[in-house]
Amino acid sequence: MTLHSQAPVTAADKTFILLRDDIVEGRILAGAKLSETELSTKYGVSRAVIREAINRLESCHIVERKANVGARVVALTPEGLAQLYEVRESLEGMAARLAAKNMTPDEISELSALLTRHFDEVKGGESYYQEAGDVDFHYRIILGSKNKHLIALLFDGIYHLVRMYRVQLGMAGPRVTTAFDEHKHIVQAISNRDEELAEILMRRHIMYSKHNIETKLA
Amino acid sequence: MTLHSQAPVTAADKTFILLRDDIVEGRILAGAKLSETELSTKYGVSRAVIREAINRLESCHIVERKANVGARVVALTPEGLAQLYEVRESLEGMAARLAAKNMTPDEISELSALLTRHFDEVKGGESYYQEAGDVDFHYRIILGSKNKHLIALLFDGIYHLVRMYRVQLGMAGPRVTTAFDEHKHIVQAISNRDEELAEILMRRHIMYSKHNIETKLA
DNA sequence: AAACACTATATTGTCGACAACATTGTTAAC
DNA sequence: GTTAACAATGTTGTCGACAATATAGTGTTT
Repeated sequence: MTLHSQAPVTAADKTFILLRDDIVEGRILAGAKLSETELSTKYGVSRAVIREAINRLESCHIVERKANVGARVVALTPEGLAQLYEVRESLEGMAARLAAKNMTPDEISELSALLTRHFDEVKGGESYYQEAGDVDFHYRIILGSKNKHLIALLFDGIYHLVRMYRVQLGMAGPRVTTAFDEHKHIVQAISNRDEELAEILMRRHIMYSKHNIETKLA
Repeated sequence: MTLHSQAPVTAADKTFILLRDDIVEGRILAGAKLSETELSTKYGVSRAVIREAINRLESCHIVERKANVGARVVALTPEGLAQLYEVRESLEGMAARLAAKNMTPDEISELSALLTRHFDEVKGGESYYQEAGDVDFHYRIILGSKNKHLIALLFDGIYHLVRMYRVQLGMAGPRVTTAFDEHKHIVQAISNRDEELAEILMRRHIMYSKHNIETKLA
């Protein structure tokens, strides 16, 4: 799903991705301590490689490190989730605005096609691809912003954290029924080059999704 | 000015800050290659420490690294500046909104006092503290958002890049005259707990500042 | 003269060992 | 019994050396 990233070439790259996925998918629990020597044997690499992987996880805000003490996986709290979605709302709102400004006609029609395809799949009862479809939709818009910083912040940082919350709080992916209409309206706004509306609709879309998660964990 | 950060305890911390400041303040030029061995002798630490410092700079988007090739300081381009300010507008707009929601009355009155103090200083002709005052103002609002992610993204990432552009493009700090009124209105909105207006005004404030810089480098 | 292959060099990536620090458990003093 | 100092242990931080990779230069071939 992270097709955008460079193929991992170095051992630190691979270990970083392995470790990140183990944390995001819940195989290493939130709040757990990350012992360098332990991970070193587990992944079969030297401590230097583990240290580099942990450093990168720290800049993703997936782990927290204290000097001379060690690193822990971040704790998942309702406040943390709320704050995460506040940032997401802000950044993806801007992404939608910029997408309305910067996406090429081809990209927009592809986005539109993607939407109808997902619609058919869900109508056909294939609920399995719901989350992948949703993520795909958001990815295209973020890429469509053509803003390097925005893309990096969302792909490398926010989205892994969002998924971590989804997995570990037992969410079954995004809302099925209502989200499609919201997606449709967003694409429409982008297609009309209405930056203002695209941003507003995307922000609402994310706020709804936030409320949906919050009620589930309350 | 970065009073918020933890005091650097480890050698990697200190080297990271030294190296970052050398880059941001232009003592190491944009686009320059960062040789690990060279920096190792320059700062009197081992290559492992340098590598960790460079890794952190990479996650700040201050340097770019290619596997098996090395790290370079990012290039400063008009597009990069524009994209940086788009992200800043988005994040600080949200920060102002959240500050209107979350700042305590004490914090708001302190912010207000700060503003009048800066006003007196500038009326008195002390232009030296202009930038520091501006940065101080924005810092308080960002902190007032009480959002951990927002604070981290802006303080550890965006702001150093913004300063890097300011320094290396020869900006004399932010606009003097007009910015005060904008600051005043923002504080007023926050004081009224008007989240919507606080965000709009902050976003405009940053857009103006962006235009100001863009015209200077055109 | 241009293009390709190969070698030499320099840089980065990885490793294991040592040093520095924090934590835990024990002992002694009050 | 409680607290404080201290020793023992395990962890992280740092270092120098080696391995792997990219780059530049040289020579060869067409």
